[in-house]
Amino acid sequence: MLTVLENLKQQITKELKLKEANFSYPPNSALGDLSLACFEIAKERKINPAEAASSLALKLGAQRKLKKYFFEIKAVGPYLNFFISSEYLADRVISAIKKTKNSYGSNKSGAGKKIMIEYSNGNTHKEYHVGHLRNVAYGDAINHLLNANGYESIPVSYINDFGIHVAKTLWNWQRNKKYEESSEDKGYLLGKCYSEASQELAEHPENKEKVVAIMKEIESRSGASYELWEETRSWSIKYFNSIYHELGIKFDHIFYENEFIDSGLKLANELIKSGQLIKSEGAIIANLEKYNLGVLPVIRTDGTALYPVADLALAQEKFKKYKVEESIYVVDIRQSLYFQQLAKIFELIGYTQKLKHLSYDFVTLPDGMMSSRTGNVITYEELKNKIWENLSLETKKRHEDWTNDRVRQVAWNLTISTIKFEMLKVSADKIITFNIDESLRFDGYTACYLQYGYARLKSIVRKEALGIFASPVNLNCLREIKEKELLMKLARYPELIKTASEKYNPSELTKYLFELVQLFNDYYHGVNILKAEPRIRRARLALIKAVAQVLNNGFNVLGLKVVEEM
RNA sequence: GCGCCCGUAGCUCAACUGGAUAGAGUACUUGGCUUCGGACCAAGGGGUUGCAGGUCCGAAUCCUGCCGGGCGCACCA
Repeated sequence: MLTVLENLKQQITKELKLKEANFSYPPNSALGDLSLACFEIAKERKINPAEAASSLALKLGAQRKLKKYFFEIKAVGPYLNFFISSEYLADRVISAIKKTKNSYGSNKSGAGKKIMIEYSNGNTHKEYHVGHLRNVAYGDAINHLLNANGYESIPVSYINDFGIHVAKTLWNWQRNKKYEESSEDKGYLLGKCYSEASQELAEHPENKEKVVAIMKEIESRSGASYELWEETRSWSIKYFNSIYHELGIKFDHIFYENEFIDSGLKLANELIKSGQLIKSEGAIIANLEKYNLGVLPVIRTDGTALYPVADLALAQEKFKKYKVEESIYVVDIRQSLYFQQLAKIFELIGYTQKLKHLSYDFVTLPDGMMSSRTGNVITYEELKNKIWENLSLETKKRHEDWTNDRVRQVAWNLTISTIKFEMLKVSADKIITFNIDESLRFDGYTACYLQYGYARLKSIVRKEALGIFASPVNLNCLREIKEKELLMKLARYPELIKTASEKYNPSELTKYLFELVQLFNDYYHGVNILKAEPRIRRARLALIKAVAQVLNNGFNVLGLKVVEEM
C-alpha cells in the first residue's frame, strides 16, 4: 500500500506525464508542503525554470482531480509548490498509524532477501569498552532497520577466543593471585588482567617465551593451560551475554574463532592446491597486487593460522549453511583494506554472494586513542555505572514518592537509551571523541529529551480515561499550523525508514525523532489539548497518540525502549 | 612513498547526495510556572563552509592542487 506522500507524488507525476520526478520538501512550511524543482523539465522544454514552474502551476491548478489533495498549487521561482489539504493529510496519516500501529513505517522492499549481519566482535579475555558500544549500537540499529524494510536479517556475533591475547591473560592470571581472590565478576576481571599483562610484558619482554608456550598448549587442546582456557573462556562468554542482556540485544547465533580454525586450514589447503593462495617468503599469502589490494598473509611461516583462516571458513559457512545472499560485517574503518581483500578472495573462488564491510570510525578519548595496553580506556562497566548513578539521582529528585525499585528501573532504562543514543546520533564516518561528562547531560539532543517528551505526551493520554480512537473523531478540527507540521512529519516517517536503511545511517532516525519531539514540545506549549472543547480535544488526542506511536516505533528501530513516566 | 577518511558558529554535530535565506544542540544574554509534567518553551548575538582555482543556471556537496588532523599498507586482530 502506498503511503500518503507516495500517493500524492504519484498523482502529480501522472498528471504531468513525467517519467521521473524528483520531489523535495520546502525549507519552511510557508512555502508549501511538497515541492517539485523544475530545472530538468525546463531544460527538456527549452524554457527557463521559473516559466516552467508557473505554467505547470496553471495547468495543475485547473485539474479538478487534484483539488481533493491540494488546496493550493503555486510556483515559487523555479519550484512548483504544493499545499496539501490538512483534512486529507490528517485523515490519511492518522488512520494509517492507527491501523498499522507497530508496523507503521515498515515496508516490504527487501522481502524474500536473507542477510546476515555480524557485529559486536569482541575478544574473550579482554575489556568491553565504549568502542564496542558504538559497534553494537550501530550494528543492532542496522539490523532493525533491515527488518523494518522487509529483509530477513540474521544478527550474529563472532568472538575471538583463540588469539595470543588469551595466552597473555592466562599467563598473568596464573602468576598473580589477586584476580582469583577478588570478588568482582570474573569475566570483567579478565579484561583488567589482560590490560595489566600487556603493560607487564611491554616492560619485561623476557616473559614472552612463557606466553608462547601457553599459546602452544592451548592450540594443542590438552593440558593445564588448555583447561584454564576453557574455564576462563566461559567466564568471558557469560560476561558478554550479561552485557547483551543489559543492552537488550539478541543474536541468532554466536560464532567462536576456535571452531573455525580446522575447517579454515582445510579450506586454505584447497586454495593452495588450486593456486589461489601461494607460498611467499616462507608464509602462505594471497597475492592481490594486480587488483591494487596488496598482499594478505594467511598462514605464518611456522604453519600456524592467521586471522583470515577462520574468517574464510566462517564466510563460507554463512553462504553454504545459512544460504544468505549478503553478509554484512560491522567492523571499524581500520579494517577496510582487509575486508576488500577478503571480498576479492571470495569473488575469485567463485562466490557471487555479496560480502559487505560496513565501516564506522572509532571512538577516541579527549587525551587520545583508547588502548588496553596503556590503560587509557573507558569500560562499559565504568560508563554504565556513572550514567546510572547520575540518572538515579535526577529521577529520585523529581519523584520523592517513588520506591527505590521504581527509580532504579526508570534510571536504568534511561541509562541504556542514553548510551545507545550517544553512539547513534553521530554519522558513522565521524570519529567520536568520547567525553564522559558530555554523556551525562540530559538536555538538548539527548535520549532523555526524547524520553521526556514521550513521557509527557503519555501523561496527557492517560488523563483521558476512555479510548479516544474508539469514539468518532472529526480530524477537521486540526487547523493549527503546528498540527499541520506534526502531520507532515508523521507522514514522512516511512520514507525516512527507507533512506536510513539504504544509507545504513541510523543518525537520520535519531535526528528525525528529535525533531518530532521538538515539534510536539512546541505544540504542547502553544496549544491546549485537554482543556480544548470536546470535539477539538478528541482530534488533538488522536494526533498526539499518533505521535506517541511513531516515537515508539522509531525507538524500537534504534533498539531503545520508551519510558512511560520519568 | 601509495591508499582511505575527516575539516561547517567558541564547542559537538546537521544539511533530504548538486537546489530555495547553511540549520540544530551546547555555551553566553534575556523572558516564560493561578497553564495538560520546567529533564520544557520563546527571543538574541554568533559563518569568507580549511585555502586557491575549475565545472555548472546553481557548489558545504563534483574535479584539480595545496594546508591541517586521523587511519591503513607481510606473518597483530
